[in-house]
Amino acid sequence: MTLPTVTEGAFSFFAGPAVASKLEAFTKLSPEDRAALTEISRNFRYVDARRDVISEGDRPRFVHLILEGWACRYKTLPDGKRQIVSLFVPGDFCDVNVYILKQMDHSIGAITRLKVAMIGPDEMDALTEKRPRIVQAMWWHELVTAAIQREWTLNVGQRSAYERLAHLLIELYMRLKVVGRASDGRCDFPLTQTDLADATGLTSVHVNRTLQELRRDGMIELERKQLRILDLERLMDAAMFNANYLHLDHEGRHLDANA
Amino acid sequence: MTLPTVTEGAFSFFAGPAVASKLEAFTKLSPEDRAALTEISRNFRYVDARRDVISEGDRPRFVHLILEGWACRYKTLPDGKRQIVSLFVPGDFCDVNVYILKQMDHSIGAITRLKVAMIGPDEMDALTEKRPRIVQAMWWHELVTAAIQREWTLNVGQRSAYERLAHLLIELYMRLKVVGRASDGRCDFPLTQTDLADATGLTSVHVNRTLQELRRDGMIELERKQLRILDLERLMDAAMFNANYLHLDHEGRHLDANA
DNA sequence: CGTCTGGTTGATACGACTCAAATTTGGTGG
DNA sequence: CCACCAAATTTGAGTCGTATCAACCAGACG
Repeated sequence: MTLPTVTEGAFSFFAGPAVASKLEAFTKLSPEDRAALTEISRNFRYVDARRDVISEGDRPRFVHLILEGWACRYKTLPDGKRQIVSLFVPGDFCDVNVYILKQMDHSIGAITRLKVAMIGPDEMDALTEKRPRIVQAMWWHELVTAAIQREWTLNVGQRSAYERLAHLLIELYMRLKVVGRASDGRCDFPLTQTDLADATGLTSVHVNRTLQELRRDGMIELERKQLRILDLERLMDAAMFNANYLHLDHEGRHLDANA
Repeated sequence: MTLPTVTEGAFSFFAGPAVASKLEAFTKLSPEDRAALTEISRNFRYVDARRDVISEGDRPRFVHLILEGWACRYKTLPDGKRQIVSLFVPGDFCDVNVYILKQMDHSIGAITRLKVAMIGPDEMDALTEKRPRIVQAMWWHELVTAAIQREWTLNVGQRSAYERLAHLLIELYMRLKVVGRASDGRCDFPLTQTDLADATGLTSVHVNRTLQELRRDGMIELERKQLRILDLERLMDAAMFNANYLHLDHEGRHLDANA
């Protein structure tokens, strides 16, 4: 498995910016807030691609924060079927507050090699006390995460294969844009077709054929882990994409939504 | 549309118990905590069946708490397709913290006539200050809600029609059991087959045929808005149901999981 | 080189959808 | 209490989207 090309293009290649820009999509942060985020990112570890960050059944001890790379939440059925229920890109938190729970009901796996910060209960408490702005932004993040999860339920429940894939590509492109990892319709896209299949509830064979259709229609280019959206407008139409669930309409919003 | 028969069987018929028993699945509450819940339930309203509690695009002003009846979250696509992304039964909160967001990305609709408490920001702040137990229990509730949403994504993404319906029936039965609205395999079940279709991503025709299969296999009885699960063990097997995502394994847990 | 992972293609099967109509149920008003 | 109406359920016939199974190919890697 290759490393994700984190230094690709003009994208930032260290931790701070992604987190900060993600949270600043919600609200402006003070220099002290940023310092706190940097401080929090001090305690990190690397996880190899295709390894679990944490597995179903484990006791959760940390809030994880993705500093670099892509990860996914997934659940496995006794018959071997697997569903990726969500994806994480740099700047995403996994489960604020999880350590309230006794055990994980799903696993978090690394799509690429990962750099993840681990935030313990004590650090969270400290934040709560001293950096209410960050905490509020983290709640916003949680609400958006929940909204994304609902949109995914809608996606697999009601959209056709073509719409479903289109929708997923757009969502990821937009989320990457917020954290400065996408522009001009382009972004890194490390998912395999099998990953896409697991995320959309399709088979990899059908994903393959449907991607070909999207290419044939001049909607996208996708090769070597690089995605290019050729006509965002048209793709959004085809996917019935409504960005409202990403809740990017907040005070701190400093990036606009054009391609 | 008929009123849900809230006085059915030996079930409780006022607000307090459902909420309390839901939260007490997580942790024991003090008399003061319970008093606070009763207090909070003071400000309620009724919503007729098939009306929206709040609609997509609205600005959220309250956390809603279902005191009586069933509700659902749903999203609608431009082509008219509709997905019920979650269901609420008595004792459920809708979106702790929502008023952080500018507008709803989905609607909440009443399945039956509904009695809902409305909790404003001030009351939430007061709780945060004075009743940390409740607040923590509400976070637990939020985490469980998120877990349920993930399970639904898995459900529509990977399970067959038969498994999907079986899974949904079991989940609802178990959730009702926690709040004292189900026992001996029986519970109220006000969803129409069209509702079930929207919740599972199937058509109502296929739901109809699949329910017949479940009946033919001696798994369930379902008529006149009453569900009876005849063999929970076997049904759980068929649905590949793993209750871990409901996170009922906590200190306050005072009801056991047998049928 | 040989192996492995990821992508591609072809042929065939089936689960779920569509459309259309009939039937039952439950609520409403005379 | 019955007649009526709308909503919900049920049935049938035919179709289609996606799955399945089975190869094959290309590039990366050791």
